[in-house]
Amino acid sequence: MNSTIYDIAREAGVSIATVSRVFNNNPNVTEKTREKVLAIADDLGYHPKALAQSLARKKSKIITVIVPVISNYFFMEVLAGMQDKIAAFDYDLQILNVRDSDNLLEQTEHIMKQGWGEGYILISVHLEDKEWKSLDKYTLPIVLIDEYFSGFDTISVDSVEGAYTATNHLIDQGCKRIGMISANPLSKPSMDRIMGFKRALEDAGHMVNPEWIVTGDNMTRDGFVESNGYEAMMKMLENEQVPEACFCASDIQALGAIKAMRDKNTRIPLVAFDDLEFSEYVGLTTMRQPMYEMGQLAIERLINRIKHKEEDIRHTVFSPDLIIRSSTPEYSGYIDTSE
Amino acid sequence: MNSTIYDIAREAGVSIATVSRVFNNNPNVTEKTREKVLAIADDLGYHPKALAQSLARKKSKIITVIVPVISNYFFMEVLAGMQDKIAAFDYDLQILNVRDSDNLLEQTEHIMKQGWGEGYILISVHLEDKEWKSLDKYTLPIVLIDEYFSGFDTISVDSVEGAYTATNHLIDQGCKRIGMISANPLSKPSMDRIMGFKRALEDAGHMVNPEWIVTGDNMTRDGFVESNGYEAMMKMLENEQVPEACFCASDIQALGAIKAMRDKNTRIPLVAFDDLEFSEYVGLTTMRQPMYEMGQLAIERLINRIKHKEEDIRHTVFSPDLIIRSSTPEYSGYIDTSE
DNA sequence: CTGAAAGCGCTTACAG
DNA sequence: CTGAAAGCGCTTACAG
Repeated sequence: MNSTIYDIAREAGVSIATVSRVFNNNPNVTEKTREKVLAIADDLGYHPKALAQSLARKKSKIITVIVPVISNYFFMEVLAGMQDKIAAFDYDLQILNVRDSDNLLEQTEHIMKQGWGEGYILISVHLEDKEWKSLDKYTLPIVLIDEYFSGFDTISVDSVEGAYTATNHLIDQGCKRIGMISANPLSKPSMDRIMGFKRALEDAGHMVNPEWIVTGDNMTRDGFVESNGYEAMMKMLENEQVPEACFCASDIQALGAIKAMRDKNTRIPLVAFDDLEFSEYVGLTTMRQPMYEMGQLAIERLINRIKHKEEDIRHTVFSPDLIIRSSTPEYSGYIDTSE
Repeated sequence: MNSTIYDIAREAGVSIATVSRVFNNNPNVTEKTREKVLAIADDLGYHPKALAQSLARKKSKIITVIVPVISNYFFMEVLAGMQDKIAAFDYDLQILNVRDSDNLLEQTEHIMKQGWGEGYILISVHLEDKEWKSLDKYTLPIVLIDEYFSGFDTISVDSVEGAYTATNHLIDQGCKRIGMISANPLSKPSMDRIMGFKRALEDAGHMVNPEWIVTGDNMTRDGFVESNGYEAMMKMLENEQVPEACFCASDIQALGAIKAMRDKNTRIPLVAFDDLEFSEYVGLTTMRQPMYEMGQLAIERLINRIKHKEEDIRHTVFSPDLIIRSSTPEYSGYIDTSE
């Protein structure tokens, strides 16, 4: 396994160029020598090292995916889509992490400078416009998922619209006093969802009670965790006047919120956001984000851009779909998960 | 960004060796020249390419993780542990996929031959002993998670014991007629869990009714999916004689099973296996696998082996812990998720 | 069809 | 402290 192209060439009595041709399926090799080379290579357990090939070819056949933390259901679904899609191409996926901290840009640049990938997909990496701009100088193919910057290809979901639709669904049921469980209010998805939520209430002429927009204390993963939803719902239920219904910024928080209601021995209609794999099984009404499809599209678009650098930049915004299940009254009357 | 070490050297009026030294923090450089080089490099947006460095150094500072499919909660938790752990070292994680098919060995070898990583972690890649042996010839540092082979470091959980404990918990509640929802009966974890299940029943002198060991039709991911659990529980409930309680091979299937019970308007005590992040929130009694810790340990062990190739091989087997929640009668009397 | 040679972008003894 | 040179393991025109 530690043999090189030289070892094979020597053993086979040919030049390294010929060995290289054999492994690159270059037709300009006699069947005879090809077989000989292959036999010897097999004997010595030889296989060209991707590292050396990449350097010589000046391309690595690698696509680098940058994610803040992998342990997030959203990323997982997106990654699944990417993996299934990339199987059709001659590329491998390299997944690298950045920590969600203040030097996000630095970490991202560090990865890009290393130059492993021919192209980069950034999932939920939230930077400011001028920071994005600074990445522009690397002139690398980049696709952003769950973010927007005019200079790169971009794939996202309209959170404002989704929140609007979700809230409207509650309003349609006749609810007026509607609360919201948000995540970190400074995070982009949270901001957008709060905006859509407020807009829907305003358009319907209902009051927006700031005390009913709550989040939990656990801000891990920007608050997109079960316990945050639990804490938030607990707070909400401790209000003097409890909302009639609730829009929740994510499915994962909704799980916690449901538990909180159960613990408090009460339940109000709930609409969440994401449609994770398990949501169907807990009967959660939610706004479906086409995560898997987004992952697939990202691969397609990136590989396309690697091949045609000059093509026009494209921005795709998906509209989330309302998936009605039993956590919303119209359907079965109440939350599934209860005791 | 497309500048090389030569460009910097020329601009700075030094040799490439000096530039290299600067970027490798070699102390043998005057502060003056160091600054000059750095300034110019910054100007030209230069950074050493990891590819070229790896080739010259003969080490890539990369650890390659091989997983069958990433969209699996078990992998996700394990990966999270690996990522958090690797932050402490000078390595990057490269995650590559293999499809769960008949040529698993081939795919794995293909990846190893490419030689990207200095070491490899294989999660839930199930091969036979002679296949593992054939990987031995690459003399690469390898750590197996969720598998066992005497020739490599290995980290796993005792599924037999876990199933035994889980079943015993049900027996302790006074249940005698106990059913089991298994996944693909040919998969290693399924086999082990069935074995532990049977053994517990036998040791307690209870009958093992083969008709009560069921699985669903959906064999995606070896049946470790919600819908499989749903189908399985549906079948189980359609038996003439319905079991008094059920052991379920995984949390993810338990989610489906719970929905099935709800749809059938019935519920029996349930113990599952895994303890996924959301399980707490659906009140699932389950056998906890220390997935996160397993991921952390794998990184530690692999990096250790990269440094000390000759150390003794170690096999770690974790014992899963019984986590009692409300899906099991002793606690609240019944399953949480119901209507 | 095949080989000699230059090149990919670095690192690292070796000399000085 | 610094440079010239060989080497890492390949690919790819260029000649023949």
